[in-house]
Amino acid sequence: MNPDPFSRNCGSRKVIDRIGDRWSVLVVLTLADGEKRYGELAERIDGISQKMLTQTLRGLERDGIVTRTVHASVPPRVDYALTDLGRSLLDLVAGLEEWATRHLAEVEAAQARYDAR
Amino acid sequence: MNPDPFSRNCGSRKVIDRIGDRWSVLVVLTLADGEKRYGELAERIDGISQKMLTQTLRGLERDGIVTRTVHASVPPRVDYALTDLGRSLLDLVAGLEEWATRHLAEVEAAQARYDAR
DNA sequence: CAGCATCCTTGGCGATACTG
DNA sequence: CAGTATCGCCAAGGATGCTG
Repeated sequence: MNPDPFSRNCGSRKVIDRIGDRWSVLVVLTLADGEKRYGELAERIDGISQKMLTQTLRGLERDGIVTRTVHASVPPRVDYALTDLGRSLLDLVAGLEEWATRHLAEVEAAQARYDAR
Repeated sequence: MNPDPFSRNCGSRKVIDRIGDRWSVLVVLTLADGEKRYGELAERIDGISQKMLTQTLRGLERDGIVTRTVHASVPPRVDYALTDLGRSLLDLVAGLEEWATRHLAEVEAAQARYDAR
């Protein structure tokens, strides 16, 4: 059990932090069906600010999860896509999404029960 | 419309937010091998503050992911354990942990490459 | 032991304006 | 179009002290 996410300064906790980032999860999910332009991502991910989208994409790129491809055209065009590593992560993240939708009603029922007392 | 995490006010995004919470993930992982006392959780999860531990546990309890059992003893004893719902979530979260440890080196290599540019 | 209440800081994030 | 740069807020979260 060497890389231990329970240890404060372990790298694997940083990885978990990135996985756990709400915007990262949504970006990876959005890239599930192939590469997307910056604007497409901004459009599909409701409520994300320009700043957070850029910041999230930079982080994912840095971690080797997405690629950033700049096309030298006018107007400029930048495509983002999942790497192999990113696709391996997508499997898990898609599982989270499925869990969330599948158990949404159950969670909301539990919340109602909790709030009622 | 189907539960769509990309929509700003969809409940499933709230579920994803909870899943994505770093402390929630670590608490669920810590409860993987059976119930734990409050103090045990505080001890095993390095760096968590009392406030955040309590807050996280309340959230997870409210969502029906953990149970909270108060034993009427002196000194008081409170046990936390995963519900069935929590265990179904554990499967996914454990997958995240495994992914994180398995690909940690790869991620760090990507970061080094990125930073060296 | 297992918490709740308070204060206080910091940095995350949105909003806005500007550029190649 | 796809960003960078800057400002400002406020709420997340740490530290501390108190209680059943």
